[in-house]
Amino acid sequence: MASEKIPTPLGSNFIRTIVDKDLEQGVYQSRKWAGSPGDAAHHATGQPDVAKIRTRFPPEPNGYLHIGHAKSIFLNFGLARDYAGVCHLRFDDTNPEKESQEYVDSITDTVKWLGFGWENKHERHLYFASNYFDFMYSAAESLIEHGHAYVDSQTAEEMRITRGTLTEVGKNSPWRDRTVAENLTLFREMRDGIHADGSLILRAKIDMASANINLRDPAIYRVRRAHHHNTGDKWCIYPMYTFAHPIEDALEQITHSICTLEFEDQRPFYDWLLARLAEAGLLAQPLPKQYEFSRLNLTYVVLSKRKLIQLVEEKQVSGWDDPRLPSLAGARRRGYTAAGFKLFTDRIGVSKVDSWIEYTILEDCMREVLNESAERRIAVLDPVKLVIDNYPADQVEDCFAPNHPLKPELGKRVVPLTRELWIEREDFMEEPSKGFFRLVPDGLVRLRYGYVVQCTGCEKDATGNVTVVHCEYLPDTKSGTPGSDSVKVKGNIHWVSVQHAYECEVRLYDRLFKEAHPGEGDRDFLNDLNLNSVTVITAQLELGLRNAHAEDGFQFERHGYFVADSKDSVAAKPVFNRTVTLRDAWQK
RNA sequence: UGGGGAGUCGCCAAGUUGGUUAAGGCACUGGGUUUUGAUCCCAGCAUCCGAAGGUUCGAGUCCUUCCUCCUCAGCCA
Repeated sequence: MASEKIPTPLGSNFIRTIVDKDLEQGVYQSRKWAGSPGDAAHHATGQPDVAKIRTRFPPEPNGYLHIGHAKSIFLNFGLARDYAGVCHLRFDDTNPEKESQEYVDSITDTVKWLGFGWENKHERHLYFASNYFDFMYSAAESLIEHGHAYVDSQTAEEMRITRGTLTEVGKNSPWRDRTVAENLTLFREMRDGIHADGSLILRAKIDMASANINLRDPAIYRVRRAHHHNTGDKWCIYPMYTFAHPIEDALEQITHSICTLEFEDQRPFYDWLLARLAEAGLLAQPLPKQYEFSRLNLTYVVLSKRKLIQLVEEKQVSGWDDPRLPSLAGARRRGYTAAGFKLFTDRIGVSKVDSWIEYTILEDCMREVLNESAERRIAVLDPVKLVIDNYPADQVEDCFAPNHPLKPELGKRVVPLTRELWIEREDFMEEPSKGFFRLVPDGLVRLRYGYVVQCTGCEKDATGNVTVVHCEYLPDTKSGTPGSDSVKVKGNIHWVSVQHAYECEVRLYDRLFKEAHPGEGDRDFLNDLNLNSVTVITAQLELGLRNAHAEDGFQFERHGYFVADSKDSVAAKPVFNRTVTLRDAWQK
């Protein structure tokens, strides 16, 4: 009997495969959880962990979250959700000079917006690395006591030189063999503020000849007099990421510590450190394991924190929430949705391959989600007047437009038809190009939800610009009335009554960079900025749009998706941002 | 030139211990529906898995050699 191949579950990736195997083998069955993070003794008092796995999303609060973080958030929180686990939101705040409360707030806000939480009625899994400073300090002393760390008096420059290179081994520091007692005294003096910033440093004692540079006695604790957003002035020494991160994971009983590829060669130190601390009895077993996946690269976008900070600080954009920025705050203001990001992260998958995702994939995801959710409205973005010459000047007639063609239950709304209308300038061509089937002299076209009209001509100004288009309507062709289909037309254009229009500011956004790979080679990425990434226009919208609230999203028919801006809208006078255009086979 | 990774259709990406026709999505190309040139529907789309050898009845999956790309020398994370 041939064994049948089991189809791969959707969303399968190498991390899920690892989790599946770990769960199957009961690797984490013996884990205990004492209700809060802590050392071995603390968790020994706890119960078997009800969370099957624990993951964490560990941002440093030194900037706003961007689209790349969304991938990590959906991965970590998604894994926890799918495997009956828990995901901790943990701020990795070990460098006081770059971190601040503003960033903490924006990050929690964004994670919530994406649909994730970290608390239930019993526990709140919101943590700060800085709350573990006491433990980290004692872990460092433990390392010293066991001969696994020493205080170095070399300068940063000397350390750089003695570290060796990629192909040459390093040299031992002359201070490498200080006694335990001396190291302990010095380290305590570092803590007590006896020594100047940068004068002494605590290093792990591993192997200066290691082929892995990260194992050549890495720095783990530095002296730095800086005010910390959480611990204030309590400390003048701060742990390095390399030292702090594994400990944070272990204290929180993280099972799968997922990070990006550039931390791959840090893993041996991660394992080394935790093993030393566990053998000293400080950390509970089993220890967390680190896994790496490839970070997101998106074409036409920069996703490095450094570059994003630069764009904001140099005022190339209006702020962290500029709708053109790939920050999640900016994307949100642009009208991108959490559901769209979910679709996107599902679609791109998780692997270890260095890849560049085409930006259009993200846009398509937003279109797909918005097509389903957004109500339809009418907007004339580049207005030109259309006069129906055989229509009474004082007449106002109700036309009915469905709010959502896929959801009749959402009903219809009234749009008033009058003699003078605004139509899209590009919907009329005096001399049509091949394949154009909208308004042309003598041609027939349907006014969407209204009548079929026949174009009778146009007026132009001295420079040849069309100022008014004229037409006559065919009385028996009104949409929704019997026999309205008797006249078949291919073209179908939208319109807004001049008397009933809401004149409104609309921002049309385009990509921020004109190159697929900004800053590729030795180009400065700023040279690749698209100088026309935003166009502000005055549009004529259907009147009801005046009542839109901040963050309300709509499809402006035949144009795209738009959202009422959350910052610049005022009551009864919203302004709109274009989220993304509709696909347009004609333009191609 | 040292260490650590990665190479499956234009872009992503499945492919558990080798098993017989290489998932799926996006894009693309045809065709259909449509009062959004949108949506939707249907069909097509890798004799081939970076390259070359080898083992085997059988290889994307094992072995050998080679090639390309990413990454590491902060008291950043």
